Amino acid sequence: MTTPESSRSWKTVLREQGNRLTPQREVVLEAVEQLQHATADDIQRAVSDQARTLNLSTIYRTLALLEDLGVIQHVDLANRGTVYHSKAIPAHVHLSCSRCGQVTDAQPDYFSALALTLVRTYGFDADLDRLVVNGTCRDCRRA
Amino acid sequence: MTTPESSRSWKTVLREQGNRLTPQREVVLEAVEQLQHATADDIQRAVSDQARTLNLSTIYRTLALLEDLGVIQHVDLANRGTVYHSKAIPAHVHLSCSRCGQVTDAQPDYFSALALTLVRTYGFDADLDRLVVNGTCRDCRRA
DNA sequence: CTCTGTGCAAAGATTTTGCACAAAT
DNA sequence: ATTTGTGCAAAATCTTTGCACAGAG
Repeated sequence: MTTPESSRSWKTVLREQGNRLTPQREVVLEAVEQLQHATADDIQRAVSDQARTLNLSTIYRTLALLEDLGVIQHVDLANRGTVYHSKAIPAHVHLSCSRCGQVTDAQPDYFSALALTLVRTYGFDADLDRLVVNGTCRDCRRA
Repeated sequence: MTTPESSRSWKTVLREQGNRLTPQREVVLEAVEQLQHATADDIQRAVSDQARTLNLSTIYRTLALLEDLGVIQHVDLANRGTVYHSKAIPAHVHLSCSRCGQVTDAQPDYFSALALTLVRTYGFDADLDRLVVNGTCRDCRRA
């Protein structure tokens, strides 16, 4: 088969809901998967050569749709606003550097003990997929 | 003395930097301390009786100044935007419910082991004061 | 052919800024 | 009297929405 598994799957899910497969939607998803942690604006800039007139509002609508379908996910960064990443990537916690803006992905395992404590102590069920820890990254701490 | 310690202290710090003490600044700080986790808009609504014409831009400028002085601190909530709280309150981590928007304060102690792990594993120095954990609160989990 | 998706422009929401006047020191 | 702070209006961001046309099924 020429089409990768994950690709067929999202197209199928898309159609099952009565949505149509458009070049814009393909281009946006490709960009999200390639860029990782991209804003709507990042995506527009990234695809400006392939799809010169891809409108920002279309990007916003597409991102919302893809997130509804469970194909991508968004995270809110204090610095850079709302960014999206593919759900094909294993779940991870985001370490966001307040100095340089770099985002490092951390294993969620490190957080599971904490999550348990929060449930027991506060009855709070933490959503680790969406967790952003602000701080200072290794490189910036050296400087 | 009629003026509480903390109150005298911020006024002193304010003046040391060459800033002036205005009724607007007093009113905004009072509101932040009283409301806890308030947006600029929350503050304007809260003070609308005492200071009917207190301008939003003045509130934004005052919040920035007070944060510079170290009197208050802001946190970015995915739901409600940027909220401010007094630094007189002990440092805490914010548990923000994605369903109802309620913010619960959690002891930072629970997070210190994790912070240590992040430094050792990723060289990342986490800023726990500004940490927001999204998830579902006790009440919303019951429903 | 039908109905959903897109582009465009306008509208919202939130925060910032320039400027003249007000007010603190 | 000086210089900073405030109110107002306009601008800058970022995101959403209404509508007519384009295009997928």
